[in-house]
Amino acid sequence: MARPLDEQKRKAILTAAAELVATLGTGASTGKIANAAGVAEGTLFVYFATKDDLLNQLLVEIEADLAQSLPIPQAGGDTPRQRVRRVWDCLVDWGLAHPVQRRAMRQLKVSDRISAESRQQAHDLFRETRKMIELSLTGHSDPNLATFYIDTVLMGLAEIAMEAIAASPKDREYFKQAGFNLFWKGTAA
Amino acid sequence: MARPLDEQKRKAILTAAAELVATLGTGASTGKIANAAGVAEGTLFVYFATKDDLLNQLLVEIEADLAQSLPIPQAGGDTPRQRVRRVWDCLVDWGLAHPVQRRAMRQLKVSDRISAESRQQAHDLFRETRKMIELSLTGHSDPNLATFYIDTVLMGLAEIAMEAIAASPKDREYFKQAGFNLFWKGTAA
Amino acid sequence: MARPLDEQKRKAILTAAAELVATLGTGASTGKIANAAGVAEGTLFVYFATKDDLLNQLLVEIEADLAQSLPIPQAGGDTPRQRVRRVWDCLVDWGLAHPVQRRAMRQLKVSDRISAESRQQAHDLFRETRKMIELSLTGHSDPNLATFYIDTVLMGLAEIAMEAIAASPKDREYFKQAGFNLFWKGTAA
Amino acid sequence: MARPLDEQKRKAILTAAAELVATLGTGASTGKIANAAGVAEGTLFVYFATKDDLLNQLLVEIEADLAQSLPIPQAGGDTPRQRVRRVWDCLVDWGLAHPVQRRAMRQLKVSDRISAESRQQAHDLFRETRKMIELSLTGHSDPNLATFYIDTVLMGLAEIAMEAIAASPKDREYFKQAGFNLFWKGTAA
DNA sequence: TATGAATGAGCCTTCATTCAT
DNA sequence: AATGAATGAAGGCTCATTCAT
Repeated sequence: MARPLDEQKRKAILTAAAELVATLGTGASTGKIANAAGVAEGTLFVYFATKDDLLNQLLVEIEADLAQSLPIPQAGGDTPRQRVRRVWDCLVDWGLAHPVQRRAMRQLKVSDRISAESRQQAHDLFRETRKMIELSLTGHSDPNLATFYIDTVLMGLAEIAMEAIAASPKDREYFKQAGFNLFWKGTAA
Repeated sequence: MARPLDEQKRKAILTAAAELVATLGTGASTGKIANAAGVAEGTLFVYFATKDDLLNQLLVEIEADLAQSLPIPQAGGDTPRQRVRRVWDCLVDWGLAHPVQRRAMRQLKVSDRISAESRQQAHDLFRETRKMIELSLTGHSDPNLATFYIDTVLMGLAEIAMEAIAASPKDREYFKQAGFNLFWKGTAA
Repeated sequence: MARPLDEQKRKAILTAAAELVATLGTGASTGKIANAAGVAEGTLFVYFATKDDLLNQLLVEIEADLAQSLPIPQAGGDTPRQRVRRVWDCLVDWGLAHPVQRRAMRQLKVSDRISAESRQQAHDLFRETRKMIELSLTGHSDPNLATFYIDTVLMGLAEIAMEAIAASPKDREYFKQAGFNLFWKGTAA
Repeated sequence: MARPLDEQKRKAILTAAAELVATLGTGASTGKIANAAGVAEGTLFVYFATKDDLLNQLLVEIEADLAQSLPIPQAGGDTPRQRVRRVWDCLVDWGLAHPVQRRAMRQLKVSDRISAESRQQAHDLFRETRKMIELSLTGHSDPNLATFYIDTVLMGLAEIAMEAIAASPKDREYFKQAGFNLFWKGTAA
């Protein structure tokens, strides 16, 4: 096999794409992305068949990174609240540590260039975490609303908290806690 | 220079823009927008100097429409909770009644083509409502978090609720109530 | 209506296209064609939605020009042979007078970018002439082969003659006559 | 530098090229050709320095195949007409048996990427056959037109016949004969 | 004012060819 | 010799904007 595909190059393209999508939206041009990644324009298409392909893989990659940063489900000695709190903290911390990826994600999620498959794929990455939270909410929340609380509210509130923190970084811990309290109290049965 | 004559035409362009931005994002072309509005391509630029101009005005227009649908602040006999609840209901109802505008708004809000001025302008449209809610939260929430709760959380949760309802319309009232409960309980001191 | 479409410009594009297709084949780039026509690249697409469109219209246009140069069917005092001979002469003369268009036609006819519709359209342009020749061949040729002789052989031989003449222009009249004789004798029952 | 080792691979590339040129014209990409041949993109350039090289060799190769299928000149007991008829039959039969190569040839012949040398080379392959036919036409045709009849008309009519047969295969023998009659009668002095 | 033809920069993608492996 | 990743120049087409009508 001639020269093998260079995983570093692939990552460089994805990183550059994240950066440009974060600021310019999905309208960021492949030319600029390739340029920012330090590869020729044609090279981008060696690694991604299509711009849409790149965008879709970018979303999945980012979400995978986020999913990976979340604590592994453990039935340890913590209270349910503490367990969910730990996830919440990771969520918010990841977002604050990866502002570019967070903004890119935001752009990608509202784009119709992201296929249902990619969305599903991204969704599936959080299966374990979701299960763990579901367990933790048992006895605390209305079971009928569990999915709503986990899939939609938790992530949504996390973004809200991040937005607030990004706007006023010194209040980081304050908002982080306020956000979680809001979630926990709000989801109480 | 005074406003161009035909306000109807201006509205037609904005309406068409909302539709196309909702589906295609801010990448929707001026040509298609003009076309959908039933005017010539050039005419669009008689009413809006620039595509960015159109996009900015579109956001403000949509937010104005939303703001206008919210109940006028009234120190009536309602309890604070009822007063906030009424706003919440209007918020959610408007979103469900105007799915196109809601999706357009979502796209516009993440776009860097929307200037800080426009964002400010949009923000200002809700001054009265915000004040009213602030008043209503007095005694219920931590005053330090009032701005956070109103500006960021309320709208954010409303969108979350709308998203959930849009995905499962039959549970409309259920989610509407669940969303509000979440807000109210969550923001309790 | 703003500026009307400029028929001259359209013709200029077609002429430039003929020239470039004649030499470079259907691979001739729209950029070069627009350039040769003295219009901006974008302008080409105002007049022709697609490169294929341009190519198809080019073929039809050329064939129309050729068809128009053929003698109008007339049941005059001529003998059938003379009548067909007159068409033959026009055919060959046109080809010699329009070498660019002839070569362009040759390229277009072997291209799979030309739709069946365009081919049909081109074919239909010669209906009158064809009818006239058919009549003239009555009594001279096997009626079962009339279509074959007219549609395929006549045009084919004309091209053959033109090719020969183009290669050796001084023998123009000689080849012209030889070609026709070949046709006439060859098609005798 | 000696020929590259694997003659099979070279043939595979030429065969794939014929196939793709037949359908896509000379615009068929080297990548697709290599792919269809079952070799790597780069390998194609081990066997052919240039795409033009490949195209030129392809034409010569095809013509050589055709030339080889024609009957060896023999002063046997046949009449001249029978001798020419035998060539004609082979010509048409080859074309019908090798539609891909025929179409590829047609594309190549109108391309300006084929050098004069290649054309000459291809032409030379038919020297023997041509001589034999020339001899056979002696006493039948005007000697001044022999070259015209052989080089241009015979091949041209053969293609015409093939086209007609390809369009209506059931009339194969009929058209084959009609075509030859046309040639023979038409070339009579 | 309204129109839509005109424009050229820019977009995504393909391609022939080179070269590291 | 064989491979296929790498490249950058085109290629076809779209677009926001201008301007003649």
